Amino acid sequence: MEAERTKQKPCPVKVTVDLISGKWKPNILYCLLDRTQRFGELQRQIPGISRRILTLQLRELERDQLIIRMAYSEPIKVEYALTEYGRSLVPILLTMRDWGEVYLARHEQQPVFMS
Amino acid sequence: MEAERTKQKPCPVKVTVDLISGKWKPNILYCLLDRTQRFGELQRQIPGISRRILTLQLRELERDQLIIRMAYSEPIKVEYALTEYGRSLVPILLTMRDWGEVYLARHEQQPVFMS
DNA sequence: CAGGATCCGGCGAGATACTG
DNA sequence: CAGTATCTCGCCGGATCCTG
Repeated sequence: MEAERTKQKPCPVKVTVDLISGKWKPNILYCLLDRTQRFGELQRQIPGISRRILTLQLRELERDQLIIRMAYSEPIKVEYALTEYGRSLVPILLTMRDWGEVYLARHEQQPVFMS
Repeated sequence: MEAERTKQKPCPVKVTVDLISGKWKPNILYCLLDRTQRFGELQRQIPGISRRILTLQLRELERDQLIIRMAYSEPIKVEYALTEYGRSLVPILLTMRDWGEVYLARHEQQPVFMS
């Protein structure tokens, strides 16, 4: 271990992108932007995702400290929310959301190219 | 075609993330943030990437209109730069770069968890 | 110098079935 | 309700060699 003294530091943009990429992570983070959500709610709001994959993606986000899992026994349920650390990504997520909406508006009428 | 009237609109965050994710796209965009770069320069600045993969990633970014390819014959060379459209992503990229640098500073000393 | 052509392997994601 | 256990597959990315 500790080899490669010439180890050059990773690209900071890549570091950030890697944490939020993954097939369904953007959707999950988008859903958690404004409120805490239950497992089932997330699954319903993300059409096409299976419980298994949703679980895996949530586990990774949790491992990276971006979200937190809260299990309750009273009414049996599990809730997910952004952590304080995850909240530091909110500005980025909001900007990406806005950018993406412009992108979608631009592409929904024009099938391929823009005017 | 034109099926599914109940087609619900894609997650705008995912749309944006998808355009800039891909194994090496964050690195490429990071390199093109402040200046135009030649193919060889990009390859040298992104250790570990092969010419083939670099080409493929560049082609995708070009197809998505985020970068432009400029080939010259005089001194034979090819330059890549962000398009005007790609420049609209700069604020996001800069914020991600800053966030990533904080992340790296936080993780370089502490192998696993923070204090 | 900046690619294209081929071949190949791994890993993330999906389908399905079972459970505390 | 919110998972876990298997099995499977496609495709993205990598290695290597060739070229205008």
